[in-house]
Amino acid sequence: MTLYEELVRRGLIAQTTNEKEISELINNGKATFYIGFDPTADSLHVGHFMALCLMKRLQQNGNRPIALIGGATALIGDPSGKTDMRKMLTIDDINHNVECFKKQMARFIEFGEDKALLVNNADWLCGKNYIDFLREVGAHFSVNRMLTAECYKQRMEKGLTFLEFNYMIMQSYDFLELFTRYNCNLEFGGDDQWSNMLGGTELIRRKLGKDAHAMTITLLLNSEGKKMGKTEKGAVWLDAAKTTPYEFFQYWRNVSDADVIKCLKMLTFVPIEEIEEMEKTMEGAQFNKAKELLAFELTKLVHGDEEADKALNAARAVFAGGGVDENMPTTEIGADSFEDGKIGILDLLTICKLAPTRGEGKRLIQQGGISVDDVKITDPFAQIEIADSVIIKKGKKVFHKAQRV
RNA sequence: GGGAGAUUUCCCGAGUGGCCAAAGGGGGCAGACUGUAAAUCUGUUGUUCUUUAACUUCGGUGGUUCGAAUCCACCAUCUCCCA
Repeated sequence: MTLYEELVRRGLIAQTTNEKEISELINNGKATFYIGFDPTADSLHVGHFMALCLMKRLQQNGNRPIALIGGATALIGDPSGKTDMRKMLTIDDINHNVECFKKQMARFIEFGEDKALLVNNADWLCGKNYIDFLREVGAHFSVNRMLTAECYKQRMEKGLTFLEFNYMIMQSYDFLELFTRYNCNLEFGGDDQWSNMLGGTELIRRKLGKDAHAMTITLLLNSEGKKMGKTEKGAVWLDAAKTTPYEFFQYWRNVSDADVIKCLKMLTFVPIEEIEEMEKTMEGAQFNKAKELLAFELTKLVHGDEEADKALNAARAVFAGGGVDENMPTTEIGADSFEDGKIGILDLLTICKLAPTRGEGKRLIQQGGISVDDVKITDPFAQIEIADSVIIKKGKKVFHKAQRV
């Protein structure tokens, strides 16, 4: 099985400019390819993770990856796939994010002389002179055509600023720059990037008369058609400080049946044959095994073996066993919160952030959603005595330890 | 540059002087059923309070009024039409 075939079987490929050329290049380790990442937050998320995995797969096959951090493009903001205008980020924020991205990426991809490259488009875009840029690059773009691009169409209704409108041109210029600097002949990206990427290949053809190719990665959507990797609280981050390994594990442990196989294929390095075998025989409670595998594999890739083991054990202890485990999320409570060695249940819930307000906490209790050390709390004014620590359970899935210090 | 309209609670969206913490839907949370799944059903969804109730909220700032999400003035942002 060639690399390209594997990518297809895993369902990773959405669109390509030229399937034959691209498969030829990557199968033979001839590609120098790039993927762009705009540093719009201080941590990478699941979408980036897929891209990084793809880089890894290609790197293993002898291809040379370039990770492009969009220090300049983040100043503009990509309108693709967004229905509303983004908040403009300050330069300081972006520089901070760039540093965070660099650190995280280094964990997945090997950077170095003959290995992968890490570049920042601020290096060539920020110094550009406006007039020169327009004459050099802008002349090759037709506004009429740009406006028909899918990514702008949606925004034509809600409004699109000139600032954002330029994003496509800048991304196209990046590709041209990397093509000339590093002979980078392939660009990958999320499927929502398709029109921006085509802009690049066309620019290269017009300026240099040479062929470059683009390929998009299938967006990871759940069975309801929504982007995966998002929760009510926001994105599922790869940074352990923003999304703990346990939370990360639980996110994947809780995906719906319809999505497990897809996630295993697209996100993990579990051999595709194995996954396809599972798919055939999967039914009923077996889904839980597959979900556990998915959660474990991903946690391992992102946070390492040790954290993955911990998360797995914590989850097993909590859900299968009595619900005691040292690795579950813990809040330390100072002595000054106690009165006669006791603390009101509502205070306890808010301190542990299990309820944002006292009213919410009261509702949880009234609806029977809270238990402490396996005893269901029915009185919102109950005083809880904590000798050393207690396990609070909120709903069916949220376990939290309150530790007295 | 000229004209028309919009801005409501997490989101969509109703509300045009008191009966408005504000309909309805979505989403969230909890309960039942289950497999830490989905679907379904039930409850709940501004803050504080045991309750009565009080407080904050309808783009911003002022004003009119006993009383304003609702009326007026100015400002901001967005959409549409004409140039």
